Amino acid sequence: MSRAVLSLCTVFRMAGMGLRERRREELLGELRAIARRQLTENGAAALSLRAVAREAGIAVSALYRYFPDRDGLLTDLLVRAFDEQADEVEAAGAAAPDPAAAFAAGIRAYRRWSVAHPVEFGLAYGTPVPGYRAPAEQTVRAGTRVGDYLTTVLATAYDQGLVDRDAVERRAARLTAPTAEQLTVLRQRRGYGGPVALTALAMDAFVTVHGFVVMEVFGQLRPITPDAAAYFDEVVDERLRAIGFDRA
Amino acid sequence: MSRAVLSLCTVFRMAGMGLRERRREELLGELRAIARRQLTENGAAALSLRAVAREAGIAVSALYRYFPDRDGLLTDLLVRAFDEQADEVEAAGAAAPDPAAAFAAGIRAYRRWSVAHPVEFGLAYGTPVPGYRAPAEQTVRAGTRVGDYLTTVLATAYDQGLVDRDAVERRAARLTAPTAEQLTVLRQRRGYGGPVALTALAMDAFVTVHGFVVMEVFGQLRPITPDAAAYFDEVVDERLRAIGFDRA
DNA sequence: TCTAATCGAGAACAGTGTTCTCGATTCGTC
DNA sequence: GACGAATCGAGAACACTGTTCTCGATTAGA
Repeated sequence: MSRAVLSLCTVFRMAGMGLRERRREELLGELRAIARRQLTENGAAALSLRAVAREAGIAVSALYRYFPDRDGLLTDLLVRAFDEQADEVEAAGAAAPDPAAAFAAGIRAYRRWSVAHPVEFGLAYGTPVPGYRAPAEQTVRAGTRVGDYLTTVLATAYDQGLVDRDAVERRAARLTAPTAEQLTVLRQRRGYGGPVALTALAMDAFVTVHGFVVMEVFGQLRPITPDAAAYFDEVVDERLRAIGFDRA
Repeated sequence: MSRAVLSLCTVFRMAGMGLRERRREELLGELRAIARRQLTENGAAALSLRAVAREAGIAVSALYRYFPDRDGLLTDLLVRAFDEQADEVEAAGAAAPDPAAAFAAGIRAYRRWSVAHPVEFGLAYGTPVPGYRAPAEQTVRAGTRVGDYLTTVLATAYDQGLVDRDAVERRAARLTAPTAEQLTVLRQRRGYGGPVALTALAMDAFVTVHGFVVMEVFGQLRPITPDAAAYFDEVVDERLRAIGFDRA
């Protein structure tokens, strides 16, 4: 019978609670921990409510007091995974000396977390889990944090003169009308700074990086390159060079 | 009670068969068609042996005479999807006037098929279906056809002087030792022609394209660009330019 | 202290994949 | 052409799943 380790923040929050609410919070944390362990060990499809209840030592029906249904549990794990990944990306960026280095560090952290947590990554970015449709209102916020961060940090790098103006010019020349329109909408909705072509450069980089990571995590890269780390560095370097970052 | 349409090839093959074998082939085709329709309509997880049997008007247990188990059925559908996609890629390439155009056409066909068949694409390239592990010996052959084709066609384009020598030089300069080693192994095992850096360029292009398509099919591109087609053309054009194809 | 809300347990239902047995049908051979 | 052997489909059964319902026990707030 293992108890879930409670974070300090949780402990403080639980101070002003009644007995019932405290117990609820505690069990909820334990259930999340059990579910996540089963998720990482057996995959998303093998995540069974009955198995979670069995391991927690409670009845299956009691689980429905904490999660609406199986999809609700998956969604809960999904948004927490999203947030954990975004946390690491932002932390890596914050530790970098300047915005340009933060962009590169964020990208590398993105891959690091993904390969370290393949099942969570698959749940977040993989095939829409068969028979499971992630509710947008729950996931969109967490899911766009990484994109927001990378785009924003690139904009401040641009403002500080760290981005090659010629590279932005070249990208602007290749920008087609429909894409420019759509990117403009996205920019003013999210409040991205810098020229449109800069946003396009950020998207280019993210698409390449994400595509690479997807292939690596899902095993499609293995026939090509058993050790994808070195290849990843080449791809990233080329992308950074395209933006005008000499070294990173 | 709808009968599956039999291809001409199948009809000819069935000429020299006994009654039993002919019936088997016919029912097998019908089962595959039913399963595939259910797969595309409801997703991979919702593919139910009992539902297939019900629609085919046979008992569930009878299904086990045609497929070893549920995973076996999924694998069967998977390799057929792989092959169908590779067929379209190769057909598009064969219709192009020269190898350089064939490379571009193959890439575009790759996206076209994927977007048109999102569920099959997800089954082939998405999250290793939860609780389902595709047996390598069954899928590797079909899964590498596209990569083989693109790499080969790029090599013949190189031989015909259609590839910019400077681009290959630049890629060679960025090639790190471990990646070069792994690519060399891959090249001699698959019999790819041209210099190593050329293979790297082919991989770069495929990784970018595949990553893009994954994001588009799985919906991650929607917040960025509702209409991904135009953006795809920009990404592809930039990749082709990197290889030294002016237009395609 | 008493009422109302919350909670966990257990049974039940419909659905799934898989295995087994058992007649019926077809195949290859004497 | 008949006969033993292989193959086939049907049906029942088992273990498992998600989900819902009811029913006492426990806690919260007036």
